[in-house]
Amino acid sequence: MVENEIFRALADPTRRAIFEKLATGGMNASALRDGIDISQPAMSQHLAVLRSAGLVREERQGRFVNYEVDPEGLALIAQWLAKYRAYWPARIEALKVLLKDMDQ
Amino acid sequence: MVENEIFRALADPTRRAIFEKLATGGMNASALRDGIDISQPAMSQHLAVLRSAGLVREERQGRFVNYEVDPEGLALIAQWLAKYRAYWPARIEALKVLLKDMDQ
DNA sequence: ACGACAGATAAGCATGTACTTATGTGATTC
DNA sequence: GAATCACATAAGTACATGCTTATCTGTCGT
Repeated sequence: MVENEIFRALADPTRRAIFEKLATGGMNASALRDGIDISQPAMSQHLAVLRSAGLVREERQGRFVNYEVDPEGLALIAQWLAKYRAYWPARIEALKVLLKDMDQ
Repeated sequence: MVENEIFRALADPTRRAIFEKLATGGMNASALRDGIDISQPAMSQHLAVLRSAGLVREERQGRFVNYEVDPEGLALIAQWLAKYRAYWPARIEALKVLLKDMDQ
C-alpha cells in the first residue's frame, strides 16, 4: 500500500524537515545536510525512505546525487485527502483561493 | 508540533482503517470494532491517538462514546499540503474537478 | 593509477510502538 | 445495590525504527 509508505515517511520530523528543505529547491545530499544536524548515513537512509515513498526523486550527476521533490507523492496525499472532502467546513473557501493561485 | 501527531497517527494502517470507517458516519467504539479484527483495548488506544492528533473527536452518550471525524485534523493536513503547491503539475485539473464537486 | 570525495549499505543497538492480558471506572438494568 | 456493559488504563512483550560506526561503491582530479 502506497499510502502507508507515504504517511510513515512523513511521520518522522527529521524526514519532514528534509522534505521541506528540498521543497525550496533541488540539491544534493551533502547540501541537504548543512543546517540539519544529521550524519551522512542517517541522511542517506532518510532519503531512501522518502524516495521509496514517492515523495522525492533522485538524479545522478557525476559523483553527486541531486534530489528533488517528487509531485507524485504529494498528489497521492491530495487524493487521500479528497476522500474526506465531505468533512471540510468553511475552509473550502481558502482552498478555492489556493486553486485560483495554481491556475494562473 | 501538531503535524507530527497527525502524520504519526496516520502512519498506522489499522488507524487509517478506523478513520476511514469513521468517515462513513459517526459511531461508538464497539460498532467501530466489527469488521476490523482488533481487541477492545487496542481500539481504545488507537482512538486515543487519533483523538490527540485532532483527527477524531468524541462525545459521551451515556455509557457509550460516540466518535466522529474531526475536520480540524484534515484541515491541518490540507494546510501542510498547500505549502507545496508549487510542485503540482497537470493534476491541478483533477483537483479543480474535485473542487467543483465540493462547491455544489 | 591513486587518493580524495559523494554517497550507499551493513550490522549493531537503544528507543518507540502496537499489541496482549488484567484490571479499573462509570453508566445502565434488573 | 449488584451484576453487566462500554470503555479506559496499566503493565508487559515482541517487533519496528532511527541512530551509530565501519565499510563498500563509484566518480573525479592529478
